[in-house]
Amino acid sequence: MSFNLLKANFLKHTSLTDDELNSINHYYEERQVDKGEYILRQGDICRFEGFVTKGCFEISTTDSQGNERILYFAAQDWWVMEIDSFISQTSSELDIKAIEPSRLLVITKTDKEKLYQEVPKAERLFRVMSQRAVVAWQRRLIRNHTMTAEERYFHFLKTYPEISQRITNKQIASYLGITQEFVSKIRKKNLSRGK
Amino acid sequence: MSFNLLKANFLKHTSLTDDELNSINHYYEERQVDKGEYILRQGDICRFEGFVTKGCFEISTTDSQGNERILYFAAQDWWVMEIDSFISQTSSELDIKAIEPSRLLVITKTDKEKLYQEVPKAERLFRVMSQRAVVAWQRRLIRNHTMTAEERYFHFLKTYPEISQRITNKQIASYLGITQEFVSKIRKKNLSRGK
DNA sequence: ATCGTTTATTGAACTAGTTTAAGGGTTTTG
DNA sequence: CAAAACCCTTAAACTAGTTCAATAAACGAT
Repeated sequence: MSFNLLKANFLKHTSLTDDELNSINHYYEERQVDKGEYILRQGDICRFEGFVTKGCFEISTTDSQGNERILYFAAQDWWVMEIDSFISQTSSELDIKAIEPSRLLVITKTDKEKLYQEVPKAERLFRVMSQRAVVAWQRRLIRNHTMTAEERYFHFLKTYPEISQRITNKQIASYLGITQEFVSKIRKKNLSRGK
Repeated sequence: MSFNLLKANFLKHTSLTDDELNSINHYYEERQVDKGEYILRQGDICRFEGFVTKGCFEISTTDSQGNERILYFAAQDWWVMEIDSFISQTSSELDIKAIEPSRLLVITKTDKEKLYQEVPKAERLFRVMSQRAVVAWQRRLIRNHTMTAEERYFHFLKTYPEISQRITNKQIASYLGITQEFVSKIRKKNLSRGK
C-alpha cells in the first residue's frame, strides 16, 4: 500500500506515533499520472506537494534560448514540487513532467497548513527533511565546482544506478549541465574499462 | 543591540510573540572572533549554529589537490554553520573562517534541542528558514548551469554589492568556481563599459 | 618604514567541453 | 507496419575557461 512508503519515509526523519502518522497520511491523496504528462508548468502556481510512489518525474527549467536544464529526477520515495512556488504561492520557474507512468501522494497548500496545526510534530518532520535537503544541494554544488564532467557522470551512475537505467543519456547530460555529445565522448573513452 | 538583529531575522520568517522571542534569544550567546580565525575546521564536529552580527565569514572546502573552494560568504544577518555536521554531529567537510573581525550569536546543539522543546514554534521558524535555503541553493545551481562565468560574476556583484567590496577577486573567483585569472580577464574586458 | 607574503594583471599555450552537421538507431504514434 | 519524432554517435572546428609563468601592486606584521 502506497501510504506505507510515505510512513516509512516520515520515520526516517523523526519518530512519530501511529496516531500522528495516521493524521498526517489522512491529508494525502493518491494521483495517477501518464507518461509525458506535466503536473506543473513554468508560470503556474504549484498547489501541491507530492511524494512519488511509482514511476519517475523530471524537474527542469527552460532558459531563454529554449534549452531544457534538468534540476533533478524524482523516482519512488522522492518528494516532488516547486518548493518556492509552493511555499510562497508565486509563479513557478520549473516544469515537472512524468517520464514514466507514475503515481504520487499529494497534499494541497491549504491542507498542509491544516496538517501543521493538527499535528505539530509535522513541523519538526519537515524541518528535518528540509535541513537534509539543504545539505544535499550544498554537496551537489561543491561537486560541480570540484569534479570534471567525466567524474560527475560516473558519480551519477554510481549514486543512482536504478534511475540511470531508466533515463536517456540526454537527460543525464542535462542534469549534469553538459551536452549530450560530450556524454557520448565520455562513454566512448571508457568503453574498454568496464566502468 | 545584537539580539535585535536576530529577532528581526526570526520575524522575517514567522510571527512570534515577545515571550517566544525572549525564550529563543535566551539560548544565544555572543562571541567575538578575530580576523583570520577559524571557528570550524574540516574534520571537526560543528557544535554550534551561528548568526553573524558583525564582520564576515567564508565557508569553504579544500579538495584533494589543495584548492580552496568557497561555498558561500556569511556577513551580518546570515547564518553560519556546517549544517550536516551540526545536525548529525559527524565530521565536518567544511572550514569556516572569519575574514574580518567579527561577532556572532551562537547556540550549541544541546541548547538547540532544548529550545525546540521549550518553544515549539521554533520548529516552524527553522522549517521555514530551511525551506527558503533549499530554494536559494536550487537557484544557484540553475545559475551555474545556465549562465556563463561572466554573467555569474556580474550577477554576484549586483546581488551582493556590499560583500563584493569587502572581499578579494580571488575569493569571488573561488565562489563562482572559476580562476582568479579569468576574473581578471572579465574585468579587463568590461573596463570601458561602466558595468 | 620595510620586508615578506599574498593578490592582481597579462599573455601565451593549452584543454575540457561546445557547436554544428550528418547518419544510423530506437521509440512512439497513428 | 510505416512515418514521424526523437536519441545516440562521430568527427571537425571552435571557444570558454585553465595553466603556467612572470611582473607589478597591495597588504600585514614587525
